[in-house]
Amino acid sequence: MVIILKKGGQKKGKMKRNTIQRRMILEELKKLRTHPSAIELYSLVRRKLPKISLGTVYRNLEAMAREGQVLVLASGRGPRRYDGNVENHYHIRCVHCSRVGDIMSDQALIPGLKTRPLTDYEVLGVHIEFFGVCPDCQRKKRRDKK
Amino acid sequence: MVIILKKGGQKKGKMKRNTIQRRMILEELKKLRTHPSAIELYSLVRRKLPKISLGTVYRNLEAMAREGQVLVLASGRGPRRYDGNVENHYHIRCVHCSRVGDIMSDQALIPGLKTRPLTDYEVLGVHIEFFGVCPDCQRKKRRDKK
DNA sequence: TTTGATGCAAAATATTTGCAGGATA
DNA sequence: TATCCTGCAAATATTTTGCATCAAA
Repeated sequence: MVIILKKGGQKKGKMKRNTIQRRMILEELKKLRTHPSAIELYSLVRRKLPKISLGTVYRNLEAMAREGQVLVLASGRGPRRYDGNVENHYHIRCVHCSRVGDIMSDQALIPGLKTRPLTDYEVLGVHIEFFGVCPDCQRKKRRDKK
Repeated sequence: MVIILKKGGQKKGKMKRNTIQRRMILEELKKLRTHPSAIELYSLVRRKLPKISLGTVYRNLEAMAREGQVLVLASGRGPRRYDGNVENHYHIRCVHCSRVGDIMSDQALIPGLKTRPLTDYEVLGVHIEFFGVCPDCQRKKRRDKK
C-alpha cells in the first residue's frame, strides 16, 4: 500500500516527453499483478512495440519510479521487480523464494499513517512490505523437518 | 521499522553453523547506519578477516535476510543495500539519488500494525519504507527550476 | 526546430556458483 | 567425524551508458 502524502507537481525545469514507449511500459505493467522484472516486462512490451530496447525499459522504469508512478520491490535474489499498482495494497515477500504477493488494503490496518514522520526529506509516500513464508515454502519446510 | 510478528524458530532439518565470518559480517553491519552494499561491507569486514571472500559475504547476507536478522533495501539504482538494525526505525529513500536515511521510530505512528494482515503467508515482520526527496536533491531541484 | 528519448550494443556492475579444502558441532 | 561453510575465481546475470538518430512538443 502506498499512501501518497504529497503529489509531485510537474517539473518546470525539464520538459518530460510522453513517448509511446513509456506509455506502453506503464500500461503493460499496470495490467499485471506479477511484479515483473525489467526483462519480463520487456518481452511483454515487445509484442506491442517489437523495436523497443531493454535500455529504454530500464530508463523508463527508473524515471517512473522517481516520479512515484511505479514501485521498485526489493526482492532478496535475482533482478529488481516492479509494480505499477502504487495504491491500495501491501506487499508480502517470501524470505525463502523471494516471491512477492499482494495483500489487499485494509483501511483499519494502519490508521495512524497520515501522521507525518519527522525528517528533513520531502515525503512523497510510503511503501509497506511484509515478509514471511509463502505457502509453498511452508510445505517445503514441513517436508524438510521430517 | 520492523515489527517482528512471529519469531522464526531454529531450524530442525539442517544445522546452522555459527561461523566467525557470519558473526563478523553481522557485527560490522550492526555498527553502521549507512546501509552498505555487499561490497562495502566486504571491505570493512576484511580489516578483521583479511581472507574473507565476497561470495561469503553475499551468501551470509542472503541467509541472514531469510532469517530476518538483516533487511534488504530496495534502492532505485546500484547494488542492493543491507541494514542490520531490523527494529525501531523506518527508512526513507530519496527518489532522485537513492540515498536511504533512517527515521526514528515513533510509537504513535502506526498503532494499528499489530493487526494481522489477511494472507496465507506465514508473516514474520513488516518493513516500512517512505520515499521522498532528500535535502540535497531538494536544493538541486530548486536550482534547476531557475 | 529544438532537444529529450530511443535503439543498439558494448561496457560496467553485481550476483551467483562449482569445487576442493577447512572448520564447526 | 560428518557436513556445512569458506575461499577462489569463473560464469552469469543485471544494469548502465555513449552515440547517432528519431520524434514529441
